[in-house]
Amino acid sequence: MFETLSALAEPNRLRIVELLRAGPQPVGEISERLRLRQPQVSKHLQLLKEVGLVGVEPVAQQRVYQLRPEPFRKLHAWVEAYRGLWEARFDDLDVVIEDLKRKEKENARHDRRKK
Amino acid sequence: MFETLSALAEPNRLRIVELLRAGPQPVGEISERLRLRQPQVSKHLQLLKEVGLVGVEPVAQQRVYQLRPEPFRKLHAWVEAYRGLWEARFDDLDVVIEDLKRKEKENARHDRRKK
DNA sequence: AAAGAATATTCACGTCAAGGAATATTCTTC
DNA sequence: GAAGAATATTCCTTGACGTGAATATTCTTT
Repeated sequence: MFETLSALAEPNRLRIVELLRAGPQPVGEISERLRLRQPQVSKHLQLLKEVGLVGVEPVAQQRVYQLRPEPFRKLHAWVEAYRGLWEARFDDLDVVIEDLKRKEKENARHDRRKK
Repeated sequence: MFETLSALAEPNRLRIVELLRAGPQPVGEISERLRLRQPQVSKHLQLLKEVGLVGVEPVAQQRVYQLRPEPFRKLHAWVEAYRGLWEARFDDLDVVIEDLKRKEKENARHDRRKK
């Protein structure tokens, strides 16, 4: 989950992933379309592969890379956990603040007693 | 979108965000629960704030931080764009490979003619 | 097996960002 | 207004990472 995020947290890698959304592509094509030098593309793809974001399939001398679904499923699930944030529920802040102020006053009372 | 990703692509920052899912918290509490030194927590929160992932509300000397919905909505939307990956559709790879091989053969034919 | 195409790997270098320690700010209370 | 609590900021050092250039691998074709 965290590995997925940091893999995506790099401009060119993100571009590659977004390009691959259009379909599987060999390294050369990615390199051309994104105007990146081949070695860097290979490196990024290597990283993406290690994290499971992409898979490879050799075709002659080329290697066709494609997105793999798992990481995206997990990412989706992770974000879903925050659904409560933008649905229904108002800002909790006011409530919490009131709570904090209440506790504060209580402590104040206690302190006074102690003394 | 990319800023959001790179903000989350840091272990402690991710932990902070996940902790804040439980509700708004002042810096000190975050610092305690995650066993991180206060200055680093402040720094991370600063970053998260700049990217819009969190908001602050001062309460006396404390600053209560809370998650903001926007970035999560966008993240969700982004991932949704990859929905096709894990739904319906089989691996495209075979198709693409067949395609590549076909083109290859065509080129081979052309080459032969040219020569 | 030699040549060429497509891709991978290595090495050196520069940058950027996280952590630690010390200090500055802000706000409350007495 | 001085002291203390909660948080922010600065400065420094170090490690990780992306890039570029050169080279190595892999695979096909003749």
